[in-house]
Amino acid sequence: MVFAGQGDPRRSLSLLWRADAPPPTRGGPGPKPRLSVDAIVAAAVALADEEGMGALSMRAVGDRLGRTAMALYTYVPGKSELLDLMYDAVHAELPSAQTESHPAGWRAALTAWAGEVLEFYVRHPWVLQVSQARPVLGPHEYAGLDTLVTLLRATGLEAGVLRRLVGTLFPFVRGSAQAVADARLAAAATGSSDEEWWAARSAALLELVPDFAERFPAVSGLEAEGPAEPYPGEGTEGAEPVPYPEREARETFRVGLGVLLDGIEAARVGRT
Amino acid sequence: MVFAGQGDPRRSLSLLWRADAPPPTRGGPGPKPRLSVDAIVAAAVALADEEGMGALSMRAVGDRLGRTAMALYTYVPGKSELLDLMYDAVHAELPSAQTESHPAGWRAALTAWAGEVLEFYVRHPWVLQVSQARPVLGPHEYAGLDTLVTLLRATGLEAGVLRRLVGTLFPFVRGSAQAVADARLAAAATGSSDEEWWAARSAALLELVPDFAERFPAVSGLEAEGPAEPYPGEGTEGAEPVPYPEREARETFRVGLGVLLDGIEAARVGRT
DNA sequence: GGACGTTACTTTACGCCGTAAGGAGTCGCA
DNA sequence: TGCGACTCCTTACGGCGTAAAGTAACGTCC
Repeated sequence: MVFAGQGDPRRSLSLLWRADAPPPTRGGPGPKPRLSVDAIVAAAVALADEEGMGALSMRAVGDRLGRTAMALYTYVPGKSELLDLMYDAVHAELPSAQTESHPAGWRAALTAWAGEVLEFYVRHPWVLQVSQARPVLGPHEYAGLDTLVTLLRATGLEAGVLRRLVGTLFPFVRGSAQAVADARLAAAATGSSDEEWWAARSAALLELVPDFAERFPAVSGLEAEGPAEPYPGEGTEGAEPVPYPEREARETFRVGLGVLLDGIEAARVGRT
Repeated sequence: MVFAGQGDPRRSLSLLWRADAPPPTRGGPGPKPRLSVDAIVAAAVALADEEGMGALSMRAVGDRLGRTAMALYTYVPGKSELLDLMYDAVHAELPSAQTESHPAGWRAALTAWAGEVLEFYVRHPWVLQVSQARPVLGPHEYAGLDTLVTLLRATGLEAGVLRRLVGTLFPFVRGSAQAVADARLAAAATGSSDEEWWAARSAALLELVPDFAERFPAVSGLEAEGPAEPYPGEGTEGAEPVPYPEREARETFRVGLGVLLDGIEAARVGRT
């Protein structure tokens, strides 16, 4: 896991909120900057999107901009702060309260929100690897939070419960996205089919642990009861077929969200 | 975030399930091994517990055993596999189906389970930093899974839904534990009070972003409505006072779990 | 009992990483 | 014209994971 939010809080925050660069039109002394914080962040995000968090190094980001690693340090205090900036920058893609319309009540609105956030994480899986150890406190992260709170307001629940729900829903979507991203990673790992990956694993497991079924009766029983009913194929016509593990992860997300929303429903009728 | 599950699956699995070391009494040629896989894993876990994942290096683990980094490679193929072994080893602390008694029905049992798992993660916060990208498939992780499935069986729900619930409950507890661990980390960061950390942050924020309240009305409104009612202090008498952010995180866990269980309840009455 | 092959462990080294320090070149302004 | 500020580069240091090769302890067989 990669850390963020380590540097000097003042410096980090003023970078995040773009409170630097006092007059943008002032042509001070020295050569014109041929880079910018935004360009660096964009390059770093592109790199992480394409090659994963493991490939993110100051040298690699510098290369991508035709510059050395040390050139970045003119704009950014260090890798940790760069990570903060990347994290907040991509969060601009989160659904926003303005664009979001909630026609069919809070439940439909939350379902749509969760789906969009899931897709966001799947688009930028490296975000899931940024340690959540303390918040980054950037503008776009706050905007995303604001959207969720706005949607939750429509449930009519009191502020205390609302705060807890925020802390429940975000991690839930994160966890689901992690599962989907993992499924994709596994599919890409062997280069070929996703079943191959599992086949190699489970064959080895069965050979090494012949008494698996007796040692873990509950898990074995669950698996023996067969996979879920074949996907009804709602809305996925035409698109390329989604491989099985990812379909499973997405179904888990759907059901889990339903359970959560049922729970919110229960809290509503219970407390009003 | 740190990766695991990268190496050769065969080798990883046979290490995890201890299917190596054919005759333990055979005195082959060469000097006696003065180390063992278990000793290395124990040292590595102790190191991670005490100094965090960032301090975990092959050299550091070697030092702790009075040996060089390279000595470990006789027992373990690489750092990635060592991480797998550490991960599974600590999972032995998860509540087990045998020891677990569920006297008061599935709801109480699941509540107790979740609480124990939360404490487990808080005890070993580095586990939360081990990337979930594909499962480690170790015996203790499977045992923990088996326990949860056993408890869930008592709900009487069908296997399909059960599988989804497993995928919902574990990430939920993980996310909650992350929040608690973060709160502790923040408290330890400034060395002094946890309010200090927040004070420095929010003062800087307010100064840099004077129009915060207008830009994020929903979040501001939520915070303005004051913190949750003072903790009723149930069962915490005598113990040292839990700092505010951690109390918040634990309360979020409690409420979120309640919502989830309400949702399960709804599924039960809906489908039976 | 001495040579031999196996094994545990060490030393050295390579190519990565983040980044500190200092130098080179470019520009606005006095 | 020169000074000072500024961007960007080169070099270097100490860390990392681990490959390669060397050293020493041990069981076995002649």
